[in-house]
Amino acid sequence: MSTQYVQVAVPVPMRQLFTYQVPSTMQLPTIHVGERIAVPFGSRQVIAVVIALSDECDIGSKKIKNIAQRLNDSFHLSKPLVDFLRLCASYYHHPIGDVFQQALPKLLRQVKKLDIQPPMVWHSHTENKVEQVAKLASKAPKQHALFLLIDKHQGISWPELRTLGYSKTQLNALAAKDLIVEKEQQSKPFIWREQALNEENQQCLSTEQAVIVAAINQSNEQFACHLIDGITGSGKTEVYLQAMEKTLASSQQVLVIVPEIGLTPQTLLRFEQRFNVPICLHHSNLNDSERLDTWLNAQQNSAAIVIGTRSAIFSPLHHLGMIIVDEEHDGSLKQQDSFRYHGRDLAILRAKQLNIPVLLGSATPSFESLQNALSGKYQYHQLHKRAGNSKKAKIALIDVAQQQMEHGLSGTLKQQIKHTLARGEQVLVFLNRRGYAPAINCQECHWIADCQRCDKPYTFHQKQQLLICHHCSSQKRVPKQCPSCGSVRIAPIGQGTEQLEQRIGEFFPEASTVRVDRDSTRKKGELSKILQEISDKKHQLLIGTQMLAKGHHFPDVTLVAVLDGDGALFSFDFRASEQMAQLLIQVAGRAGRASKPGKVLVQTNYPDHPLLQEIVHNGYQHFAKQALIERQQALLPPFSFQALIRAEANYPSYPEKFLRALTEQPLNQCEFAGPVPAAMEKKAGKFRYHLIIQSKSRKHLHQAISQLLSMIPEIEWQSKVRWSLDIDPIDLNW
DNA sequence: AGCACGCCGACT
DNA sequence: GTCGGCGTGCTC
Repeated sequence: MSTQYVQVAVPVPMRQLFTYQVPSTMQLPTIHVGERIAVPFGSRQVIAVVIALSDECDIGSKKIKNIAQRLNDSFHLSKPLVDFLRLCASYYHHPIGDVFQQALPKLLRQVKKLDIQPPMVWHSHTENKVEQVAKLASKAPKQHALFLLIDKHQGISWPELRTLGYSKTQLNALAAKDLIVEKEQQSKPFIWREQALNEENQQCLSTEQAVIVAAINQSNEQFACHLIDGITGSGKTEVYLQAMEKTLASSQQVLVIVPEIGLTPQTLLRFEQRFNVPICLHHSNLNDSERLDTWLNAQQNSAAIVIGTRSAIFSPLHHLGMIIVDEEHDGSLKQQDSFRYHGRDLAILRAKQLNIPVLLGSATPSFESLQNALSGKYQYHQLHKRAGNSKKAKIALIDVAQQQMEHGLSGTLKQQIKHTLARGEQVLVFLNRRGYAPAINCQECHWIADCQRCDKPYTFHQKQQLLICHHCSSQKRVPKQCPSCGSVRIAPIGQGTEQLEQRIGEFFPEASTVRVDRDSTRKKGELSKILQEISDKKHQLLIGTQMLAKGHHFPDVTLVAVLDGDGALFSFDFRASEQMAQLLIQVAGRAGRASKPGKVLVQTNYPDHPLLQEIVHNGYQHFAKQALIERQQALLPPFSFQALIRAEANYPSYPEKFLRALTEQPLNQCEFAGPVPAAMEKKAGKFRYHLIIQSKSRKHLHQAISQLLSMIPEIEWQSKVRWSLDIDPIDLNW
């Protein structure tokens, strides 16, 4: 008996499945769960994924439609992947079609016929031209290095080479010299061979590292979550690499999830140099067909290792044996729009489902993971020792309450910067506010230029001579006169990075200054250009926002200054101090090197604040344990679980009325907090409110959300507002 | 999310 | 007169 009906996930934001009839002409070959099909939906045709098969119809026969077409390609989803995606949709209470859409590369979501080019990879020529290569070594070292890489790997893709920092020009130059050639990739399944491991690159493990690798190996065949808590430079990557060996050696695949900026040439090179196996990349710099290549390589088992950002968690790896989440505390692992999933949490979910181990690594673990480790839910591994003899940077506070400040710099800090520059070393100055000044005002009547759509001051950008709203990106000319009193005495107030760059240049005219923020790196390739200049020591004074704190190593920076250390201390977001501590420790780890340890100076008005004291004197672990006690007393995450419903509308009262109607529902062992106006009540012309649902039990929270969602259609304000749901929210300010 | 349908304002 | 603005409702 063949299948008469299928239930499918359709790419629309609706929390339901749709049923279609399978015409008898399409019943063979047998239709499977995970198959992509084209269906008529409303007035258009869309690609849907088969979720369930049935012989009965649960819907009125007038409504039901036939499948338009079965796509006879091999790009279907496996049953375990379908199960995983259903679990994702259910955990996040998110529309299932939307979840499936995230898991499919764009090219596989289009109805129009696919024109699939086989992926191309580079090989070196067999009749090696030894002399020519030797000549390259002196004349074109970069080309030489590129040749050696290709020669060693025989079949490396352009996205990999690009990520490793090579250019098309260099590639073309080698091809013109007939040293390398581009061939179609042979998509043969990955099978481990002895020579796939380059043992000469293996580092000798410390006792600490060896114990961890052994523990991971022991749980290799089953689910276990390992938290590897190790300071920067303690050799986490080496632990990953050696822990992967056993999995790869059994011809199973490994998935590595990294933060958005984490896929640096150095990281990829470590993997390339260690394993001579096919590695595929999955990140935002890939184009549609490169994404499809990675997807297909994963699916056809021709990729051994997939390294990617959060959405790589949906890679169709059929022989997945291990998942690694690097920098598990990093905010970029959580998607902050539409489907708000957390890459780390889904990694754990997927590992559990496949019964395989998952490794979380960080120098500054999230409180969630730390608590799970401390409570014994995860295996907790600490790396205390730094590799080699390098010392970690010291963090110290500068009490600015009693000091004369000049453009945000205290006298003490200026002295320190001066000394550091005099020694020929680099200084990094943090200020988390881009633009020239966070506001402009009238000096007579104190009128402030506010964005009408957001009710917040415009940021003044001097270079562009514009007022820009950092919340909705709207722009405005700087008024010549105050619209309120007519005065022409209009001046900026406060300081942003643009102004800081200018002022600090005046203080230290002998130093070359560079600014790294969203504005100065807007152009493509600009960031890597600046980073290169920094590592070439073309600049001595680096000024930047958080952007500069992530991922990059600055061995010649020996002084890091944080101008405003107080922002996080009194924030109403309970995670602000956690995030600040992580930032401080991360920068401290990135500055300096073995021979020249770095120093981090934090300007504060509250040098006695217990949280700051804890970080400075006892380090992240002690700080975290202290802060966890406070969280427990206040019953905040990770000691409770939260969901956040955001609502927005063009009229001020609707969002609140809508959310208030929800709070009338009695809940089982869950509490409401709110509705409250969002931190920015008005943004881009919309009025926004928040409602938090909190519970000590995840199960009860889950039930409460189901209950609330089911009653939403009956709320009279429902059609007047746009609402969204965030499970385990991180940023409560949005 | 799309897309159609429908009801009001300012154009050739 | 009709073009098009976006509010509303529906999609197996």
